[in-house]
Amino acid sequence: MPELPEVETIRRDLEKKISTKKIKDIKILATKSVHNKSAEFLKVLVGNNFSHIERRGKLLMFALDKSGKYGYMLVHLKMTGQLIYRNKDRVLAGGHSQTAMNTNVPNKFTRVIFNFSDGGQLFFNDLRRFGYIKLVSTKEKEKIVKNNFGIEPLTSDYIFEDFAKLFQKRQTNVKALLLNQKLISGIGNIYADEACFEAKILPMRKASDLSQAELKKLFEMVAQVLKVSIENRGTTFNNYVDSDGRTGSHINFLKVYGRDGEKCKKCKSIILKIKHAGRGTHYCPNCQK
DNA sequence: GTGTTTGTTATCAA
DNA sequence: CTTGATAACAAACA
Repeated sequence: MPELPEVETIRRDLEKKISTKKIKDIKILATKSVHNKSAEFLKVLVGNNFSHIERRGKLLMFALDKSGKYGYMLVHLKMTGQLIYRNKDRVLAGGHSQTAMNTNVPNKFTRVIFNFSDGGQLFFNDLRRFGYIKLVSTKEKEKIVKNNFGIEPLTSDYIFEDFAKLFQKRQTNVKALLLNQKLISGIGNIYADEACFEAKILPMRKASDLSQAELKKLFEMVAQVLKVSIENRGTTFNNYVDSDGRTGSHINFLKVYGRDGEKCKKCKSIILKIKHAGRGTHYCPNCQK
């Protein structure tokens, strides 16, 4: 499940690998994964290149070097999307020390292949076909960002007063609020649970019931949890791999997510898991109030 | 066959 | 109009 740290890891690595590389050819293996007409998609991108890659929440936005009708290619990985790059020699370029998952590409879940003129290839894999790739104009991209994404953690726009305001009048619970991309962007099921644990707050608490001190703690822990996960190159629970096809190591540092039945790392209580807000929700019944 | 996994949107109710 | 809760979707696996 790629959330902010996983998507950001991909963005940083991929930008170094593909910016300025000319797109020679594209193979669309699943038309459903591309939300433009195939002919149009190819016409715009072949001969073009991505100048840089932006990110908002969990959405990647590839800026097109030659921008006419379309200025950006948006990529959303949803639950099982992967973007894997292989250079001409198919040698892993990364200098980091993560164990390789050795993802073979292309495979049966490869939906789109970008062939660059230097022989490099970018594979968009998506087991469950929830993700998408879409060309949009710069205007549309700005509209999408404005209408669908709330405050962005790890930026200068992440301000406590704005964060606190989100909670003050809301009748919903803390977890649902954290998962709502229109309010705060980038948090998914893993980091919502982790941030609540670090802030010592039960995810099912009513948002407006949190004290100022609790809000402050949660505000800080959301940022910290995301930041540390980026340092660990994200969490590989099921499907996530970086652009080299390697796993992230943050799973080793999770305190509650996926640890139900195990002992809390702080107090040795048994971590519980319930279904809440339609999602698996993990917490320590002793540490979190 | 059943339950489970989750990011996002659709739908309905208030 | 907003807010909130829930279902639905997709595909594979235990």
